[in-house]
Amino acid sequence: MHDIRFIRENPAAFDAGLARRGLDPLSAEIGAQDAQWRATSTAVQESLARRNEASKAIGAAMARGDAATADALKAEVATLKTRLPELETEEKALAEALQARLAAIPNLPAPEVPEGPDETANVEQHKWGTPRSLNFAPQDHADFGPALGLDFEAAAAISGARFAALRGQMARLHRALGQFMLDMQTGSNAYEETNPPLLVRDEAVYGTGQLPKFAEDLFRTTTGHWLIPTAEVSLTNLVREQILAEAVLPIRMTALTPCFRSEAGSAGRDTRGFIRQHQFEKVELVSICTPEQAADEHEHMLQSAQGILEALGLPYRRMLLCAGDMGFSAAKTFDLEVWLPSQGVYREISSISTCGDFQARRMNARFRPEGEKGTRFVHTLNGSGLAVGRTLVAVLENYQNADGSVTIPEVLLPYMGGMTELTPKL
RNA sequence: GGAGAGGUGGCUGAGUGGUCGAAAGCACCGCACUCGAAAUGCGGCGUGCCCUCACGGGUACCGUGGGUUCGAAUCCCACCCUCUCCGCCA
Repeated sequence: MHDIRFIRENPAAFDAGLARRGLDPLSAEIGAQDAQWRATSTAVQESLARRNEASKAIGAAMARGDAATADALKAEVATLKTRLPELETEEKALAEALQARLAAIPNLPAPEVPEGPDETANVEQHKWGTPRSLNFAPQDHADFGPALGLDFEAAAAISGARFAALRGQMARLHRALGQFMLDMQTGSNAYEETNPPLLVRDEAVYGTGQLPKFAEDLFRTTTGHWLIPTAEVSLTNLVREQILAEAVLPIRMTALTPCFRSEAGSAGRDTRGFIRQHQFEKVELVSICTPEQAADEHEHMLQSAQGILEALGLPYRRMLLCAGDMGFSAAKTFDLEVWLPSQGVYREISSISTCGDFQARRMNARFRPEGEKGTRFVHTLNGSGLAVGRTLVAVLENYQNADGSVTIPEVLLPYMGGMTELTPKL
C-alpha cells in the first residue's frame, strides 16, 4: 500500500516508479480523487462540528430548564441532519474508492533495481558450482522419477493434473530435504521455527498483497478461508496490527509448510514433472525489521538460502530481478536459480524480496523507535529457503546415474535412515 | 454444537445517555529534592485523518459493522475474537 501523502507530495517520482514497472502514470488521477475526498471529508467534519456544538448547547439548555431554546436548537440540528447522511455516504464512497485504487498499485522498485520489461533484463550477479559432467544424456525427472516413487498417475486419478504422490524412498528423500533445510535455517541462520495456520482470512492475504488483485491464483474454502500460496502470508501477518518494541527487531521466522496455488494462467507451462504443482512444500524465511536493518537482513536471507544449495552441492546462479519482473509487493528481489541438467537451464528455486514498508502499511505493523516519539512502519522481507519440491527435482536430476538410480547428497544421509541412493523399481 | 462471561489508552482497571478521549494505579518523559541514586513531590504523557506557512483548530476512534437519539464507551441488532463449563473430536 502506498502512502497517499507520498503521492501528493511526490507525484513525479511516483509516476517515474510506475513507469519503471511498465505502468502508466496515475498520480494525476489519484491526486484528483484525493482532493475530492478531502474536500468532502472537510465538509462532513464541519457539519459534525456544528452538530456537536448544538448538541452541547441543548444539553446545557435542558439542564437549566430552558425548553424553548432546546427545541429551537433541535430544529436547527434536524435541518442539518437532512444533508449530513448524503455527505457522509459520499465521503465514505470516495474514501473507499481511493483505498481500492491504492490497494491495487504495486510497490515501487528500489533505486538500484535495473530497468527492464521482463525476465530477459534480469542481471546475473553470482554463479556457484559447475554442473556435473555426465557420461550419458541427462534424463528428465519426469521420466526416471516414477520408477523411484514419484507417482503422477495415481495422484491424477485422485486429484487431477498438477498433483503427485511421493511413495517410499521418494517420500523419504522429500522429507529429508525439508527437515534438512529447516534445521539449517533454525540453526546458525537464527530463524525461529514456526508452525503457522495454512488457512487464513482475507485480511492476511490482503496484508501481504496477494489480494485484492490475485484472488484467481488462490484456492478458497467453503468457509471463506484462503489456502496459503506461501507461508510468507502467515508468517508476515504474525505481526499485523502490532506495535513492536525496537529491541525485538529483527524478528526472523521460518516455517516448513505446504503451499497451494491454482496456477491460473499457467496452462500449458511445465505440465510434465514436479516443477509446477497445485500443492508443494516450501521452507519460507521472513524477517520483520527496522528500515535501517532491512539491507543487512536481505543479505542474510540470501546467504541463508544460498547456503542450502551449496550444502546440497547444487549449481545455481543469483539473479537481480529487473523492475518489470518483480512481484507486486517487492521493492527489490533476487531469484536463485538451480541448474536442471535435463533442460540445460537454470530454474527458479527461491525468490528473496524486500518489501520496504509496503506490506507493513497494509497490515498496520509498526514499531516504537527508541528515543523517538510515535511509531514507524516496520520493513518486511521474505524468501524461500528453499522450495522443497523444486529442490527434490534438482537433486534427482543433478545426482542421477546412468542406471536410473540417484545418489543421495551427503548432507542428507543423516536423514535417510541408512539409505545412500534411490534405486529404480520395475 | 449447547450454556454462560467478557472485549475500554503501552499495561491493570473504573465508567449504564450529555460537561467522557475517557477516573485511578503502573510504566514512561521532564522538573524539584539529592554528592549521586532510591523514595517523595509537581507537571506532562494515546492514535488516525482533515484544515493551517505556523501557532493552533476540527473530526473520528472504548472489538468490528449497522441502528435508535438533538447527543452513544453507555441503549438496540448483526458479526468477530477471548475465557469458563458441557458435548464431540485428531
